[in-house]
Amino acid sequence: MATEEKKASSKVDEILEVGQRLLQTRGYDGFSFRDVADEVGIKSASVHYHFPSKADLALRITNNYRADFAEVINTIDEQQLHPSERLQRFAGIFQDTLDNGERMCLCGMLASEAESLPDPVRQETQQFFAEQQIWLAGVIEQGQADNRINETINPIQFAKMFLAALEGAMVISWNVRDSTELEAVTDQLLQLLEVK
Amino acid sequence: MATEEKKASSKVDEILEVGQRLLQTRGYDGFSFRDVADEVGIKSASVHYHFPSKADLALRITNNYRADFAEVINTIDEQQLHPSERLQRFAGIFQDTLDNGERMCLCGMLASEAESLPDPVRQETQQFFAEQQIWLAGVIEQGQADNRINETINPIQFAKMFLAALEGAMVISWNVRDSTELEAVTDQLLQLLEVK
DNA sequence: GTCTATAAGATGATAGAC
DNA sequence: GTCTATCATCTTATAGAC
Repeated sequence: MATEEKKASSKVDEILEVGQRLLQTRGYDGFSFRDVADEVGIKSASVHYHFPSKADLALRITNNYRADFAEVINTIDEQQLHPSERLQRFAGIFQDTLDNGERMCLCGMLASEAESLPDPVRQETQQFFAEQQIWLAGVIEQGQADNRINETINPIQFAKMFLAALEGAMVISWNVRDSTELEAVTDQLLQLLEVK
Repeated sequence: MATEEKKASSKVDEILEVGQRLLQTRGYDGFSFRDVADEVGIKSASVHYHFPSKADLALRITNNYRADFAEVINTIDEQQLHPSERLQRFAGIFQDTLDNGERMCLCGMLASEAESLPDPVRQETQQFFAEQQIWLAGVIEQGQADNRINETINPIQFAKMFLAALEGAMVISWNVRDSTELEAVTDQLLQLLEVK
């Protein structure tokens, strides 16, 4: 009802959005405050007003990303799908990021730059991987209880491989700007979980 | 027998060695000619004498890397090991790169920076992944013929997942500077290939 | 081959006006 | 909040002396 409430995202939101896309496409070392400012239509000094340092901006974006991801995961959980369908949805997030977002997984991108990252950002990235592994292991475990997932599998070990394979396939796909590699790997992963 | 033949590597070799390490730890966007020059003990202008542009240096390094990797693969092939043992050796290269080299897989690192890479470098990276997938698929196929690898597996599909999982696990491990993640993923991968 | 010097531009960040 | 102006530094790269 207020006059400027609907579509008007604040400058901060615009900065976060552009910053996130640049982080996911060019990486931490690959973008500058000027790049962000140019796209938002302001000056780099104004970006510094909202985020004093590059580390501040990257930390906020990475923290948001982790929260957004957790929300998507929650939505998947609420739908009470078959475990394998849930895992497919999870892989679908990565697929969609490449196909429609034309970008990398933020944390997959940042992890490779670990040496250049401000420590708090590196820790957020670390936590992201840990969280996803825990969720994946839980889904696998539950699937085994329902006899819908191969019971010879070790949930935690497979979860680690599942996440690693998605991140790796994403990077390989990213390099050729073609997501078929990721698709093939996803298919393989899901197939291995089937009850024989 | 010559006076300065033994340990004396040429400046070019030193540049290539330092450049490679920097590429594998900081990435293409994360190092400069000055970084290389400082470590070699010369000036950046001298690096430009040997490699006119950054793209030239990166291309030479990436091409060498691909060749070196092919040589290691050849050595593995010549030893006539069990297929699963060969795959373990392959994974061991990645493990060793992290543990003893304290660096990422060069191509895993570069692939994430695809958007910033000179095109010839991006193509070398692409070819690296293609070559490894072909070799892995071949080993799996041969293992199936010998009845030493689970015959229900699709060699190419599993090879893609195998490589992706190693690259992804490496990046996740790299971010925490602890290779146990990569170890766990390697164990899982090899376990899945066992004849049941 | 290596150096000094330098260009021409980018970068992260700050001071101070509006 | 956003701007101009500016800083100190870094970056890729070249010209020309030694």
